[in-house]
Amino acid sequence: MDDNSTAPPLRTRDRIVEHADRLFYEGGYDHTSFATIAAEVGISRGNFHHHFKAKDDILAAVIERRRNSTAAMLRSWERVAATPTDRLGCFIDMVAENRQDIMRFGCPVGSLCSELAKQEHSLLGASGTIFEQFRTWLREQFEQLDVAQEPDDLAMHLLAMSQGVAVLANVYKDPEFVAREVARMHRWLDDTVER
Amino acid sequence: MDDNSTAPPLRTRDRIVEHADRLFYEGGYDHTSFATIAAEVGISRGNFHHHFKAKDDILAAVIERRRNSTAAMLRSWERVAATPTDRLGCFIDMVAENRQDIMRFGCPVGSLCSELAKQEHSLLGASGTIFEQFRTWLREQFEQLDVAQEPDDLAMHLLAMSQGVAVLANVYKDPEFVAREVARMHRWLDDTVER
DNA sequence: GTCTATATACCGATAGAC
DNA sequence: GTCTATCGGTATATAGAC
Repeated sequence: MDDNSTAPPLRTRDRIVEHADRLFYEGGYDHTSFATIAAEVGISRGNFHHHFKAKDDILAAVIERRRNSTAAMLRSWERVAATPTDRLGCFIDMVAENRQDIMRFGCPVGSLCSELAKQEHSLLGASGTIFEQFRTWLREQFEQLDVAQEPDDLAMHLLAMSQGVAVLANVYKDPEFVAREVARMHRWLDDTVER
Repeated sequence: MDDNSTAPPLRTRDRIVEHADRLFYEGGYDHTSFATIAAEVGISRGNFHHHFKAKDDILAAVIERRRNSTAAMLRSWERVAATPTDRLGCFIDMVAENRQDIMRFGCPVGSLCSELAKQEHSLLGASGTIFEQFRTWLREQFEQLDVAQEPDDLAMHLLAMSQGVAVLANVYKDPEFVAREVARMHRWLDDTVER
């Protein structure tokens, strides 16, 4: 199954989504035009509408792609980290590992949701499900730790801290600030799970 | 001084800035057009360029206006709160008081900076000075408290927490989440300043 | 200072040849 | 599936009458 390595060049539709994902992150959804995406992919603007009827359809595909990559990342953390505490640490370390992109473009999830919220975009709810993936996964880790506070509150708080760091990192572009806040989140986690 | 109450109708330029301030907050800078602002103010698009040469000039004026209102707010906190701890509490309470707007449009400062950062806008630095106003003021309060940690780190952390709450409040639109995080920030402040 | 009219450019989206 | 050509709409910005 799926062993036909003769499907190599990656279908045009997938290449569009791949490039749109990056361009939406780097420049924002509204600010990224068909012309920009088409130029990056190397196709004409006209060919575009053969794969996607409207721009919103591309955004929906990008969100779906990000949901898949998020799910894969969460699964990888479950593989490399044995305990729930270590898995929560993986989430915190993600901020440190992606600090270069975060300082340049912010958080991919948070910045997209913020833009869609301002424009009252119909896909705000869909983009919010990516936050929901993290929230649910974080809550599950806290639930396994039998902590004193509500697991969902702790999940939301950890999510909020990561978003706050992302916004200020994007503004100040200070890697030392990110390092300090990441260390602070690790200390918070230790204080929260120890009992 | 300044007793000439004969300058009542507020000059057109000021009315433009006033409406642009609100519209940029509610809908974002790039997404807000001249036509929208002109309609709100009640003038024609043509009249617009008599007061502002380019759109960036309006943004610069809006940022200046927000800097003034921020400075006024910080001064008011210094009046109503006697101790540095109470003043820091005023900052935290601001999140609770503005929760309705925050849930609808996010943080005025954070959301503007995030948008400008994505577009590599030349006025990102100018908008960042509003964050700097809060940062400096918060740091000064912590300095007066002789806390164990670096006052600037504490200022940035408090700023980051408020931004994180704003982003998630904007996505989930959950007033109870805001209330919980505000209470959590107050507890954090108490734990940080007590010694 | 305010208006109408318009220039110029880009946007998303469509039509149709190949 | 990919292309060229183009439509209709809107954006910022300008010119000039009043």
